[in-house]
Amino acid sequence: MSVTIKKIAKDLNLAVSTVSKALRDSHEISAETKARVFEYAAKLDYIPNPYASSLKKGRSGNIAVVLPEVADSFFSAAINGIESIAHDKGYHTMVYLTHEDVQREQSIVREFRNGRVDGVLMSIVANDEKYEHLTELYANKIPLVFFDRVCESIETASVVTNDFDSAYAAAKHLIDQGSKRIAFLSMPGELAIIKHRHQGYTQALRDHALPERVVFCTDNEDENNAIIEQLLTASDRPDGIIGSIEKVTMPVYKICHAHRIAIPYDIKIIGFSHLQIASLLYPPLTTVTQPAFEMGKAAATILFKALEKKYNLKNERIVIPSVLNVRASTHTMSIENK
Amino acid sequence: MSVTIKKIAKDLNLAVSTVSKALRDSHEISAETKARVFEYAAKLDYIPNPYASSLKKGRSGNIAVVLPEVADSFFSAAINGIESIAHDKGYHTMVYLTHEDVQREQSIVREFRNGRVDGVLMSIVANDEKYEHLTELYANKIPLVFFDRVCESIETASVVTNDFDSAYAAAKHLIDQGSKRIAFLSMPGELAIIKHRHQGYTQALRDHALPERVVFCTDNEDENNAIIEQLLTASDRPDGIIGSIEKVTMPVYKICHAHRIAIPYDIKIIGFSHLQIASLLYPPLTTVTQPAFEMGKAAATILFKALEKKYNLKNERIVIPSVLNVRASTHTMSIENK
DNA sequence: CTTATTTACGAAACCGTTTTCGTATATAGA
DNA sequence: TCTATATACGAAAACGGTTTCGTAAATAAG
Repeated sequence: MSVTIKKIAKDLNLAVSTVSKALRDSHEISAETKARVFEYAAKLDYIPNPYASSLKKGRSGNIAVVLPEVADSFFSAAINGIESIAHDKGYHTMVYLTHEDVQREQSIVREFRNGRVDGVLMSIVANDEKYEHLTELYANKIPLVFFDRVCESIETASVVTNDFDSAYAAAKHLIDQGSKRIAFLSMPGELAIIKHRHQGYTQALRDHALPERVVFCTDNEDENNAIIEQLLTASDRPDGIIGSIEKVTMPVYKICHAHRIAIPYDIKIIGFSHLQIASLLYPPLTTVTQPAFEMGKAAATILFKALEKKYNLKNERIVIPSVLNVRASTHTMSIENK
Repeated sequence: MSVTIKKIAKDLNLAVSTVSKALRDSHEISAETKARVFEYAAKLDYIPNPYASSLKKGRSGNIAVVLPEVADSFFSAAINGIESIAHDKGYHTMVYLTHEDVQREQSIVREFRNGRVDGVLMSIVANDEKYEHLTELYANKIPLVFFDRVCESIETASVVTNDFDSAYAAAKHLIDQGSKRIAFLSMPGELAIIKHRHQGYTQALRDHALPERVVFCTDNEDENNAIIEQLLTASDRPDGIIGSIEKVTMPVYKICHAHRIAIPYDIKIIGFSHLQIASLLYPPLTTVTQPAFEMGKAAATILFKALEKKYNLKNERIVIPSVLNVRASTHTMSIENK
């Protein structure tokens, strides 16, 4: 069996309460007793039982990170940011993957209501207005911070990037580079992140009196390949494409390569993507890059503020801007060297 | 406050023990009492307190996944595989990042000894023979399964890929494509995974009577850039390169681009990498791909076998083969079209 | 009809900690 | 000198389950 406070108390002829207080450096305990306890605890390599203390204190020391998927490099970087903060704060990080499945998100979140985690960071699944599991969290006083994909009908803190502005900037960039028929690869569902990017795209095209064209992709890779192949091989092929998320941008490259559609001559491409290796693609991909690591860190920081100080989470909203990295996939003929 | 067994017992005029047994579907309880309890518990939306039951039962329902980093796409995919199995088994997944720091790995693992997790999956940090924290785990009866990066001096189950064979195959492939001066980009430390790849490389070159050349990179990106730049701009530049891990392969591309070294004409490149988008690089990168998702799943499966059935973990070793994906970065002149 | 066994439930101990409260001794204040 | 106030510690009650054991009633065995 592992060493407990009880054993230390017995060996040292002290009461368990005395040992407990000594270990927590209580002022009720004399310096010499503390020293004795500390020394002996170190000698026995005492590690407190986390469940006993969680049970008593009503806090677990865990936070949950709920993500749609982790293969995406954005969420990998976010986990990195979150875990680094959590570890500094002495918290443990539990990771849950929803795989874009609302059912699964619900069952995962419902389990949080009885104390397994003290707080929740999440990026929600694209769904249609089923948010009871989230309001229940709130009812149970478990702080919740959204990052990236927020649910706007829940009042809590969130960390997002400037999706509208960066989508506007992306579209504007394509327009400046000479594109006239710019398509936006979207996704179905109520995701705010997609909606904002869509709106930024729309606004830019209207401001420049260009026709809008929105193509909806799906969660299925094969379906997306078919959808995009149809888009790129039709007679009214766009001459500019904005991929709203990483998943829909990669197929564009594949299909352009397969059909010998020259990037950026026949078509210019911008992707919302967090890939560091975008510059190594053929040709290097112009991206709108979200500050994933920073967003994860910021979200975790807010959550811990709420956990430590009964800080009120309502109405807080941190915006960390994305960056437009211009690369060869959107070059015009004239600056096509480099 | 949340609803407890005690409350259910009081409301139903039963003893807490009766309610507890009913909820666990004990044969000691009559069908009608069970029905009453289940119905009422469902109505009140009862969720058991995980800490109370963990404390009593001595099991947490958590597993730990300890990784050097998660930004790497290999480990992202592995987490995916692990979480999917864990979720099916009703376990929760805690993620810890060591950032290639032995100190951090040690402090993380030491905390596991008092029950926070029931089992550990890990890919170890490259270090030099400091494994007390791992043997301590074993002494505390916490099952440990290595995946990918194993510690060979600890006797436990592991899931690896066939590093020697695939490195041999990679070198052989370069030789077949005409490379004569093949360098191996290695990493310092005792990592078995690197050692095996190194050995596979060495064996292949010896079998073909070619000179070996091993270049050691570091964990620092800038240093690696400098090391590789020096390698590629020297007069005795290699005409073939094997990158032992993802981290050292990407700089090669960058530097080749910067110095107008033509891939695959001036130099052919193979990278050990899990990147799905290797085919979109310029030029498409020939890779040795580890089955990360499958390895994660296999490791988790073994761990749960140990957790559920007191299964003995010694001496088990699952090898899931890597795949050599030949792409343009190693083509010869003659087949350079495509 | 008596005894053994099963069925269905309750009482209480227990897991390892934290926390409240009580108390003996020592010190300070009047 | 007699009462307040610290000081340092112990006893015991939690926290919310699980599990062992005991027992009354019902059933089966002889």
